[in-house]
Amino acid sequence: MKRDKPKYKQIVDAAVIVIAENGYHQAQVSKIAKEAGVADGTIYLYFKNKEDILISVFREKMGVFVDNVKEILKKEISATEMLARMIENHFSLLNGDRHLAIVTQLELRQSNKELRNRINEVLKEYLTLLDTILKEGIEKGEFDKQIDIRLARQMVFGTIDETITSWVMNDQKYDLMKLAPEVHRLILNGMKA
Amino acid sequence: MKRDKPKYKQIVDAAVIVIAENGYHQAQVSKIAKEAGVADGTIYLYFKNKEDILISVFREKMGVFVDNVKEILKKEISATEMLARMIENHFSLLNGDRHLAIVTQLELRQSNKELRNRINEVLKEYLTLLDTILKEGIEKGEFDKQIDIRLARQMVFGTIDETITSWVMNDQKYDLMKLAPEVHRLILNGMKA
Amino acid sequence: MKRDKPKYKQIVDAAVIVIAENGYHQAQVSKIAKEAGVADGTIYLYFKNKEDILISVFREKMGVFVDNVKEILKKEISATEMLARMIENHFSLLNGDRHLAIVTQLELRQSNKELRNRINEVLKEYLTLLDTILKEGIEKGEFDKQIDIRLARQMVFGTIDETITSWVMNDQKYDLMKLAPEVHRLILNGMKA
Amino acid sequence: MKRDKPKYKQIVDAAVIVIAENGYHQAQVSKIAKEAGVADGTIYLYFKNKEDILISVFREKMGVFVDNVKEILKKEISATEMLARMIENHFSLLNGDRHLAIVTQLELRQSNKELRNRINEVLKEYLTLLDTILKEGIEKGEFDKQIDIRLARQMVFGTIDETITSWVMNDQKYDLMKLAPEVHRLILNGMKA
DNA sequence: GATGAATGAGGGTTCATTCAT
DNA sequence: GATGAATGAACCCTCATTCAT
Repeated sequence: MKRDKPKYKQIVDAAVIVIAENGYHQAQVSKIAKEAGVADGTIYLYFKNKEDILISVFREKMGVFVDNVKEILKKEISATEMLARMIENHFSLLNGDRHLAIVTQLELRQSNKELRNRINEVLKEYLTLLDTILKEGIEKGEFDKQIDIRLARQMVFGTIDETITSWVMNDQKYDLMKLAPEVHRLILNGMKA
Repeated sequence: MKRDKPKYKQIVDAAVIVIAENGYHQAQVSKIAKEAGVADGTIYLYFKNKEDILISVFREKMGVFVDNVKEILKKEISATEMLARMIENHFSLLNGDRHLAIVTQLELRQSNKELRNRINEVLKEYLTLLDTILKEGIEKGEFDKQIDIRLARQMVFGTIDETITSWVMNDQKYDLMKLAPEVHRLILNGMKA
Repeated sequence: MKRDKPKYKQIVDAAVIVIAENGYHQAQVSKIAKEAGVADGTIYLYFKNKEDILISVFREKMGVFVDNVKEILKKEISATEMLARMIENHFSLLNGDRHLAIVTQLELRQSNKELRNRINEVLKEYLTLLDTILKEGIEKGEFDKQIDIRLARQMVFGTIDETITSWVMNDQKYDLMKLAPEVHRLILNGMKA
Repeated sequence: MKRDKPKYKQIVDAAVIVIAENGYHQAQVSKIAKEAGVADGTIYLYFKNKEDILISVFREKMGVFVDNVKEILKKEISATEMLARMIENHFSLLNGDRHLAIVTQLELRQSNKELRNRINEVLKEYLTLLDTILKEGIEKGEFDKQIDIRLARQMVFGTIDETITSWVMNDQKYDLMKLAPEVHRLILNGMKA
């Protein structure tokens, strides 16, 4: 499996750095190859084309978000608490990787519709886990039975996303983690029973 | 004033159509000119360069959003009610212009950092009006005094934006207007005193 | 006759200024029109096309050189003296019009082969007058009978031209007129009997 | 070193041919690439941009002129003789390459001021060698001590240049080499002690 | 005669991808 | 598997010229 080979990860990590430092439109394949310490042609032994690199970046990195939320879901805690942990996890992973934050919040959004559709497929798994939390909260009576799951999901993700993007656009000047409790409170107020 | 000339509006409207139908990266100046029924060179009598067209699209169209919200602010109604009208207005304007919805929610976000910064400047005026509503709601005791205005703004705008983007990405299959009351309720719950 | 109308001269003079100040490749018709205080379209009432303006510039201005040399030829002086006066006249006319010097020595030489051929036709009249002086000098025994008229002409014009171009490229820092006697002496030594 | 690779020379030689046959303003990069038998993009592996090709043409070709004159300077001959050999060399190199003669005498002079400045820098080395000959001639008493080196240089180069340009503009109809002795004699007369 | 808005052809350059070594 | 030189398609913008008013 190519994904397990060291050069695969080298190239994915190089892509994150190059995109973050140069911007999406200045992230040429040759720059990524150079950053990864391989020849241009080598990229094509591991990836079908440039788009494939970008999707892989998102899939590899988003995988950590998904794995962490799966761990959270296994815990014996309330949905409210799960939501708090999910927000913290989301904020924490991006707070700890400046390059990745720039790439996911700003640069990858400049990709074309097709690439963004592929990215959304990856995102879907994450949002499905969010739905699981929301449904559990409703079932357990923590959240209002009346709420539309889809809208609630959009509020949760929209609020998280907008908050992080705003932080990135302000050059990550403040500590993102400090905002987590208030974001959680705002969201919870919107849904609680 | 160039902006008042008919060809200016022709070109802006043509740009919206071309971008919506072909995607940001396939919206060549020559396509816009053809759609507008003018020669390529004519574009440059009204716009400095391609980027200027795109900013103008956003500014012209966003101007309607801003003007409408300014009207809403003049009315003698509660902040809660203003928020409802603002959401309805936002949903309504995009619900009624499929092309514009695609352009603002998907295509213009693919532009480079510089253009998006310019777009954000235009957006700032709209968000400032939203802040005005939020502050009034807090003063009048409708919204919780504890809330952080910046986070509340991000929740309101993030939720609206995420809801519309989701609608656009689902090919505008359902009626966006029907979601307005529930979105309003969710947001309000998050903030009410 | 169009050439006698005031706008004709206005446009020719404007062309000299615009070319000198902006360079040949930045001397757009619209700039010349603006400098001349007429509309773009008006240019085409007096000139067939842009090339026609440039040829006219050269013809009108070179006309003064030719007229002056004709006057010199009428005088009852030696060929040696005529040569001195011709050099002085040439230096004097360009020393006194910085814009014209830039245009003739630098900018008009960037024109394409066809235009330069047309310019050379105009120049030919001037060179023919030079030949007349040289022939007279040979006949009168002032210049060496052995010299090849064509080569002598090339030496005289080449030396004058190179000297002036060098002066222009040094930003006309020194007084061109002071070089005339030495240039005359050098040239004369090359030809004298 | 790129300059030693065969494609570098292929492209430079192709540029000389294309410029000579089509004129400076019709020498598109794609034409040069086609003449050189490479793809358009390959040009940019060896040259920064179009201007870089043109400067390289001048530098590569002028280099031969300079190298030859350096050889002449090493010989144990009088300055008068050096001057003769220098003129012969200059005439010979252009007499033997019709395309190059057209390019240096007519086409490259149509370039913009910046490019011509770059070209003049290359030319400066050649003119400095000429100065060396002139100074030596003065020291050894062959040339007049009174002459202004700068003016003398301008006479020598101006006469050579004007002679060759005239030959090129007459479609290289006659044998340029036959003019060398007379040009040498004319110039020498202008300077001899 | 004078205007100036409109026209539209034309070219340097980038960069994802290939393939001979 | 790895290399990197070579490829060639694609596009924004300028500006000389026209012509309806």
